[in-house]
Amino acid sequence: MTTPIRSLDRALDILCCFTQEEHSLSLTQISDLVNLPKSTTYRMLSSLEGKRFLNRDNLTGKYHLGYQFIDMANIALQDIDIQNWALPFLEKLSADCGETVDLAVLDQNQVIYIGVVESKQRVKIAASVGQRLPAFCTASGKAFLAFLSDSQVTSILNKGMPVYTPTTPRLKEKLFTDLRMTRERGYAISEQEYETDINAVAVPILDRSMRPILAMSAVGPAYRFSNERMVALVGSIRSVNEAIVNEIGIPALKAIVSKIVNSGFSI
Amino acid sequence: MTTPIRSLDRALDILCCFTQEEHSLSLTQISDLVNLPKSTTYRMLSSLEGKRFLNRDNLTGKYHLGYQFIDMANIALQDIDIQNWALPFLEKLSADCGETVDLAVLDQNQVIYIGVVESKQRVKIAASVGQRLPAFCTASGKAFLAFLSDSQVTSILNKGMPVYTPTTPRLKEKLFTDLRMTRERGYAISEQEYETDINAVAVPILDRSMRPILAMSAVGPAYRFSNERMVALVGSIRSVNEAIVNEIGIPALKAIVSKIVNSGFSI
DNA sequence: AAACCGAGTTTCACTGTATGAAACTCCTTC
DNA sequence: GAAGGAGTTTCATACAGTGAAACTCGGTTT
Repeated sequence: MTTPIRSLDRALDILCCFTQEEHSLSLTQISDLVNLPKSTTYRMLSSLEGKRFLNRDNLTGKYHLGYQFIDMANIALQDIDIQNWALPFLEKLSADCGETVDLAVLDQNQVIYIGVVESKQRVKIAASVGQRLPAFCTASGKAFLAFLSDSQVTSILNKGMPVYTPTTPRLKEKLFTDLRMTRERGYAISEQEYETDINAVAVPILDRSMRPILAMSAVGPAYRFSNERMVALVGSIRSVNEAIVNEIGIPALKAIVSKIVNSGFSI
Repeated sequence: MTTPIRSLDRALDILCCFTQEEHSLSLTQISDLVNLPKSTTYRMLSSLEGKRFLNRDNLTGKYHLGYQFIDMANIALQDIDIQNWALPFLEKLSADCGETVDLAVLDQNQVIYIGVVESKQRVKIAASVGQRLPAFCTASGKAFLAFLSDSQVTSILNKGMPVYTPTTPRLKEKLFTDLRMTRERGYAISEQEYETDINAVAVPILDRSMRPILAMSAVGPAYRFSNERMVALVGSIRSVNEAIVNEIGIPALKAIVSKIVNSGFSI
């Protein structure tokens, strides 16, 4: 590994001091946060300001993140490859658990699969990107619903609850109980609710106020997906979800999701 | 002035290499663009990548702007002060031309004044932030309409064209001619079209595809606002508009405008 | 009004770090 | 298998980045 450039690293640390809560910081605050002498910090701030990465409020003298970031974010968002951005994570998960895995967003009363990696096993579930499935009877869908308000769920359920299999949820009562449990334990399970002989587990990615953004799931043949097995898979899914949040970040994920939904995603 | 930090400046230059057209760049491309040896460039790229400001496509090896920018842009956007961000520019303009000046966005068939600085003169026009005026008979409004499609303009005009003064435009024909001229010369003029004895000139801020984002205008008593005077003011307005675009940038301006409009701006 | 304080800014001598030429390693292509 | 091109590592050197300290400028306290 190449030796990092100290001054640059320090400057980037300065930028990372700014958060949702701490929009605006003074020289002194920053130099305390990064543990650098004020003179050094000052020079870095000036450089950053000179290139529009920071700007300074003339009145308060405090620094703010500059407009440059909005320009750059636009470019960054524009070249995110909707089809493939999640693949590395899905592949990791599929390798970890050896099953078909997919990542979904919620659009109205349906989930849309925005990324899929199929299992390497002989008996596997075929799934394809762009597929839309009803939310109320799929693991991914229920992972979303469990973190919506009751009124939002109700309005989604009112769009219809077709019966696909003997175990498709039919009573709203029961479904609400399921969703409550799902919220408590943090993962959703569908046992042949949409297709016979197919089970699935899903874990949502939530923002800080517990709103669901994405749902990651593993799907497989019922005989391989016992309840215990599915519970065991939750751990793998969770850790991949964490990796996604760490590498990409909640704001970026939200931006990607809204880009996908607005593009009327379908392959 | 403090001496800038060379390595940091260079690294920021690297970031600025990425544009709408050139999303993804290889080491060699970047080192050519910034005129630095590959080893230096390489180390900087690694540092930037390490802090999520860049990421590298494993397949192609090319660099992209990182998700970090989306996080930061969120923060930056959140702490833009809707009320005051434009004040320095408005003050500059007001000082330059000695008149009441304002900045407006278009919302449906109305313009909303999002920033105002009143003239220091005895006879001046009172104007206030948050005020909504009809688009079809104000300088700011016409500055917008002139750069919309005919069908968009028509649908706005269909919302009504009340007659406020003897010179309020009444015939769509005539108004369209006015708008065509406005587009050609790049500024809009209203001579007592909304209030008697009050004239105004407005110059829009356009994006690259000539869509109007904001309109900056100077308003004053008709006796001081002869046609020649208004034409002369266009220069001052233009140069302040340029300053806005340079300092803030088109993408950021768009983001600010949509933030304002979505917030149902009203003081 | 003098003394004090805290925040920001500038100075300057020192040294450790960023630098870039060159060497090296994989690739792909001819 | 030689040639070329892209990325990566090495290393000696110079000078760029550093930070202690001095300075400036408001505001506040004595």
